[in-house]
Amino acid sequence: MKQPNRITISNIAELAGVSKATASLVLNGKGDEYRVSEETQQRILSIAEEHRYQPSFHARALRSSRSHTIGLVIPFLTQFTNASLARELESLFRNAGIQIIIACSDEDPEQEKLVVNNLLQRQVDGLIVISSNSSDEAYSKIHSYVPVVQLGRQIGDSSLPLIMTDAESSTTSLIQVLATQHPDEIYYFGGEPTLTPSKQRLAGYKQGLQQAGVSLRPEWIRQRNFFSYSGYDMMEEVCNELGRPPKALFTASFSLLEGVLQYLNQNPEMQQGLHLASFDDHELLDFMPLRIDSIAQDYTALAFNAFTMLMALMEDKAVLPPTMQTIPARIRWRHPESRRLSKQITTESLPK
Amino acid sequence: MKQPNRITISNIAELAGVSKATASLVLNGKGDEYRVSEETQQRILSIAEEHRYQPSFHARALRSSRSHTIGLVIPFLTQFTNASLARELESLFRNAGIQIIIACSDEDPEQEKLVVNNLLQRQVDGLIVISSNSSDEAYSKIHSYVPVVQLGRQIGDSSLPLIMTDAESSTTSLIQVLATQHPDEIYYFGGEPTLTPSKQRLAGYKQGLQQAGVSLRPEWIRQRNFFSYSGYDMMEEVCNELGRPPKALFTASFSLLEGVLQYLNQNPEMQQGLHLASFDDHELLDFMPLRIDSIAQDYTALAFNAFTMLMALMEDKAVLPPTMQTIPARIRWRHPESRRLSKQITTESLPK
DNA sequence: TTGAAAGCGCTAACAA
DNA sequence: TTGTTAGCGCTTTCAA
Repeated sequence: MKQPNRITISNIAELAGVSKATASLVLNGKGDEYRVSEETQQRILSIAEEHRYQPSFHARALRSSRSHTIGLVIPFLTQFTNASLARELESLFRNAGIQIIIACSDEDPEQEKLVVNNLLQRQVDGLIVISSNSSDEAYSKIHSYVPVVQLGRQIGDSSLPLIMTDAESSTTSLIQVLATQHPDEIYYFGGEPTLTPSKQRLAGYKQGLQQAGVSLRPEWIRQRNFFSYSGYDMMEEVCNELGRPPKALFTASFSLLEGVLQYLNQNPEMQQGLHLASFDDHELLDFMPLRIDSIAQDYTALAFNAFTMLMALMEDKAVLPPTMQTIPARIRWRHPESRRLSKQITTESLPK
Repeated sequence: MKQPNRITISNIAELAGVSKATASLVLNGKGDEYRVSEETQQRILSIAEEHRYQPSFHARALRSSRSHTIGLVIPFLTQFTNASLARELESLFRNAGIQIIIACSDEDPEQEKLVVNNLLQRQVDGLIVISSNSSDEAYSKIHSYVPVVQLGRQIGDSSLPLIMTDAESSTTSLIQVLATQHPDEIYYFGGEPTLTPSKQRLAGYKQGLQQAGVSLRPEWIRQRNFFSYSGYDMMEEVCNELGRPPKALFTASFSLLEGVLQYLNQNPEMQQGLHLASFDDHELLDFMPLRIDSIAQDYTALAFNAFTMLMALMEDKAVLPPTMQTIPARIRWRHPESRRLSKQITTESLPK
């Protein structure tokens, strides 16, 4: 099962009656630079064309210790947020002539180690990670020889280059509006408390309450992990405790929201009077009977900045000054009352 | 930006005071076979361990012309169906020690050519394609030296190994139930007519009508492509023609359904009396006010069979007899009336 | 029981 | 203007 009639540079050289070196130069566009005669160049080029010469990727990588490949570490491919980022990145790097290898950690730090190792073994030239780790120890080491960019999540308080959504301010605004409507009860469901997204979204929640003049009750905050079953479980728990649904609920991720929705689907009576809001957005939310306010991340900008950052790092290791970038998010008001209030509040808080 | 202190097999050999050859044998588990002394083996192994020796992937690939990598060609990463397949495959191959490279064609045959070329250049050992092509000419050639498995879609009438959902029979059943309820009007929105999924789903639609004793009106069938905007456009078209929504509508893919939903969201009056059904399923459909009947593909089985098939082909090129496999789909009844009818019909058509 | 040597396909000094 | 040569890291005869 070998590549058949695959033509090598030696073959080309032979056919053209030149040496491998000359052929190599010409085929790499360095013909002029090294002043290979026009005629020879043409001959080589046309032979290569004719035989559909394709340089061996592995030989090249071995020789130059550059694989023109980068690795993307992602929790799950089926989560809409991650898939969107992966999609954008794939296209950006493809157009830049760089192959991207997507590896899934399944949100498991152990497995993340494995897949990263794997990628490193393949000599990826760079790494973009949506990490499930809370320590950047391993990545710091790696970064000393292969640039690493954190995307979407900060690993602990890592100082490695980082691109992420400004979750705090958008969450604050959303919660402020929500709390204004439901000052007496507004729950928060979060994921792994150790991950930065959790921290920021929680911080935003707290600040939103404060801005609305609502004082936090500790039992409003529940945190587990980002799997959707956690959303289900927390919802079940709260509904059981209250004997009714909470008046308002903010889920810190789309996956958690899915779990909550699943619970509501099985217990439709718990939809009564519930005001839902969530971090992360999905088109289908537009069609849901519950008017769920949500926060939409800007995947295009996130991906683009991560791309640009990594490309810069790969080209020369002189790290650019702003090594951390935050991308604003956009709130999508779906609840009519929220929409009204949000306009009002925005107007009020404007200077004039 | 070089891999630092990366240890090579020469280093190991040197440190152990043996030759590269011996080290290689031991490190590849062929020590016993070649009767390398136990003591030497231990020495080599422990040194490798100590220095965290990692064989160079590219050197190995160059030497053995096997990259332990396979390529997956997929239209879009953000389509739930494709992402689900990708996810399953990623995990299967990862556990088998094989790296999978996902390349997106954006549903564009030209781009598909490019990315396939790219993968081939990287000497992938196998290829799984969800193709947007209607001719398998290129793939047939490729298959002669790198095994190719078609997943989800048949390329033209290609005889290359193929794993796909049995779309026809499930669609037939669904349509039969739908047509029984709405014998006077039941529309069909499809994607590229040249792609097999389209053909099969359309065939299922026609047969379902027949089984329900409904005679097809040509204007019920609209086909464009699988992008969601087509769903939007077709819906707009039909609603404008009728001055009201159709009574029943089957969309041949989830993306088309999304387009339809988007239209409905902007024109809520058109939801009135509309009975929607679709090929492909999504969790969120459970929470939609419109009770949308849908057909769920079995991603796990699809992926597993593709995996098994490709692994077999990669191991020895003796192709197994059943080179085409169909995986049954499951209908998810959400509309109460559909559910009732489906039970009734099933019972009736049972032998006793 | 181990080592020497060749070579996978490519690039880049250095010569000519 | 072009060719020679060495070597990236690894595996695999063949010889000792």
